[in-house]
Amino acid sequence: MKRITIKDLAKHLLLSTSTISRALVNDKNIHPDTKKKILDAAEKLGYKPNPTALNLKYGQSKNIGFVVPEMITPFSSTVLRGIQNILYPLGYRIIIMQSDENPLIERKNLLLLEEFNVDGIIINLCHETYNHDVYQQIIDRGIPLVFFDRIPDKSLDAPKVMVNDNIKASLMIEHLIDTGRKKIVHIMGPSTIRNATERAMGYKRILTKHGIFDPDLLIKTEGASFEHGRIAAQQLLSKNIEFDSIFAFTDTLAIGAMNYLLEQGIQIPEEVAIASFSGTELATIVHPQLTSVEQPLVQMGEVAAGLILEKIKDNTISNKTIVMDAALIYRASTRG
Amino acid sequence: MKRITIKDLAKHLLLSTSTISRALVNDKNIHPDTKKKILDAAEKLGYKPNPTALNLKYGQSKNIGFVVPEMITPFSSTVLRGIQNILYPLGYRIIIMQSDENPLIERKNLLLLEEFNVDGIIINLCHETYNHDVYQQIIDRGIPLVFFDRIPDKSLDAPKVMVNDNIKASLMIEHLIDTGRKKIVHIMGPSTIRNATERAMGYKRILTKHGIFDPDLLIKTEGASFEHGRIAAQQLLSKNIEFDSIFAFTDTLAIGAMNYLLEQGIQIPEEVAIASFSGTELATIVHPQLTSVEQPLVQMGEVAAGLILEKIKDNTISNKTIVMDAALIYRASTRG
DNA sequence: CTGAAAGCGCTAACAA
DNA sequence: TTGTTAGCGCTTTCAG
Repeated sequence: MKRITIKDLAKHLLLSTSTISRALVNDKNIHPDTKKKILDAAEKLGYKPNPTALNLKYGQSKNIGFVVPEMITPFSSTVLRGIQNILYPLGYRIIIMQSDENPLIERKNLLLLEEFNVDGIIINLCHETYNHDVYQQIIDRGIPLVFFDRIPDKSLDAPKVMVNDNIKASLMIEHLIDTGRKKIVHIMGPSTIRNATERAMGYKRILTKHGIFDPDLLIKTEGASFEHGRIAAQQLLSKNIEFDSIFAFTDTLAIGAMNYLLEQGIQIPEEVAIASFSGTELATIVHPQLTSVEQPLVQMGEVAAGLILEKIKDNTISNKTIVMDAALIYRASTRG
Repeated sequence: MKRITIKDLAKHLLLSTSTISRALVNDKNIHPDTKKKILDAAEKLGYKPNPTALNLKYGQSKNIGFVVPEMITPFSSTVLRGIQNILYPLGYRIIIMQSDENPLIERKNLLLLEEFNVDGIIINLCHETYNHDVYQQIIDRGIPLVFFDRIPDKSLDAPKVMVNDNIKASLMIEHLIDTGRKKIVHIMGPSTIRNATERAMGYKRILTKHGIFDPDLLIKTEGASFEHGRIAAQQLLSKNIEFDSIFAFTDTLAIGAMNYLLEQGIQIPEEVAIASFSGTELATIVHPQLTSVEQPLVQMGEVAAGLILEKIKDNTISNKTIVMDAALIYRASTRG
C-alpha cells in the first residue's frame, strides 16, 4: 500500500516531476490541459502530498509544542481547543506535553520539544522561575515561545496571554462583601506561581480597604489540586478558624475545599460561601455550582496561536502581552 | 540562529558528512579518536539531529494520531498519559484530535491525520458504525488503527483494547441489589456506542434474573454529557417514576443526574444511590463521591501504544483484542 | 510551456 | 577507517 508520489504521477503521465509539481502548486506556467490531466490523475490515483518532504525543504516541522501542568482538568484542554481552531487548518500539528506540575519534567519536556524540532512552543508554566534559563535558551535559539495563564515575570521578553488576575480577584472579593460575607478565607496557590500572588494581592487589597483583612484567613497551599483544597479546608476546621466564605485560587482548590466541608456537614452556601477563579466546566458540575471568575479559555488559545504564528513569520517583531477580559459568574455557591 | 547540521560539523572538522554520521549513529567503522572529536564538536556547537530528514529518509513521520470524542473530561487525557509513557521515549509525537462526539468531525479528523502522514492512529469512537468505511480505508492503506474503549463491531479486523463492559455492569447491579436497592434505573448512553448497549445488557440480565426488570427504568440518552444526565433525571422526576438508585453509563451522566436530584432536594445516597462506569477522577471530586467501575485508563493507553508499535513494526501480524480488568470501587454514593 | 537538475539533512551502499 | 554518491519527495531556478 505504498504512498503514491509525484514521481509515480510523472511516470504514469509521461511528464516530468516539475510539471506535475507545477500543476499541484497552481503555477501559472503550465498549459491548462496538462494541468487538468495531472489533477485528474492525481485524484484518481489518490495522490497525497508528503508533508515531510515539504518540511525538510522549507526547514520547518509544522509542529507546535504545547506544554501544560496537567490535562486532567478541562483548563488546558479548553485552551487547546482554541489553539487547534487556528493551527489545524493551517496544517500545523500540536504536540502536547504534561509537566505534572513538576518543574523538572517541564524542563525535560521543553528540551524534548527542541529535539522534536518544533516551530514554536505555547506554554503554561508550572513554576515561575525554576526554568528561566531554559525559556531564555529556547528564545535565544530562535524558537518562538508564547506564555499563557501562568506567565513568567517581566524580565523574560516573550509574548504573553493572561487575564487581569489582581483586578478580577478584587471584584470577586467585593462581591462576597456585598453579599454580606465578612470572614473571607483565601486559599492561595503556591507563591511560585505569579497568578497565585496576583490573586492574593487583589484579595488582600480589598479586605484591607474594608478594614477586615486577617492573616489567619490566608491559607497558602503547596499545589492546586483537589487534594490541596481538601487539606486547606481541613486546616481551617482543625484550627477552629471562623470563616463565612472562601475565595480559592482555582476551581480545583475550591472544589476540594467544598467537598471536605460538605462531608463535615457544613452547608454551602448558607454557612460558607465559595468562589473560585478559572473558567472551566468543573464549576458547573458540582453541587452547588460554583461562583467563579471565568477566563475566556478558548479565545486565550486562539490568541496564543495567533501570537505564535506572528512570531514564526517574523521573529523580530516586538512581543505583545495580551490581557484578556474575564467575567464574574455568580452561581449557587455564593447565594443565600 | 540557524540550526547546525551534519554538514557544518563536516566543514568545521574537515571531514566528510558520512564520517560525522557514523560517529553520531555509533557505527563501528570509525576510529575512536575521530569519533570522540566529532562528538565533542557536536556537543560544543549544539548539534541536534533534524528529525524531519530522517522521517523523509525512512518514510515514517513518527507521528501517531490520537482521536477522541472529547478531552474535557479526564477520561481520554488519562489514557493519553499511558500512550505518552510508551511513545514519547521512542521519539514519537502524538497528534490529538477531538471529535466533539460528532461523527462528521471524527471523519474529518481521520482524513486530516492521513494527510499528516501519521504512522498510526489510536482512536476512541464517537459513534460505532457511522465511519466504518473510513476506518476500513485507513486500514487498507496500511496505516495501523487501534481502537480503545468504544470499539467498533467485530466486522472490523483491528487491534482493540477494552474492558468487559457487560460483566462489570452486571457486577455493579448485583452490588446495588445486595445493598437493598430494588428500583434500579439505568441511564444508558446512545445505542450507537457499543459499550452503552453492552452495559445495558449487563443491567438488564441481572434485573431479569432477579425478576425486577422494568422497562420504564431504562432511560436512553442522546449523548453522554453532564447535561444529558441532568435531562435523564429530570425525565424520571417529571414522569413520576419511582426509583431508589441509578446506574449510569458514564461518570458524566451520573454526575449530571446526581446534581439535578440534589438540586431538587433529593438525598444521595439515602433516597437514591448512584453508581457509574468510567475510572476518571470525576468520581471523586463530587459530593458524595461516586461508586463506580474503574477502568485502568493509564494501562489501557500503554497497551494501545504497545499494540500500535507492533503493527508499525509488522503490519501483517494478526490483530489482538485485549480485554482489561476493571475494578468496582464502592464510595459514598451507594452507601447508607 | 516543459524538462533537467540542484538541494533541504541525513544515511547507507559502494569505493578507496 | 574514511570519502563519494545516490536518494527519500518536493519545489524551484535555469535552460530549452
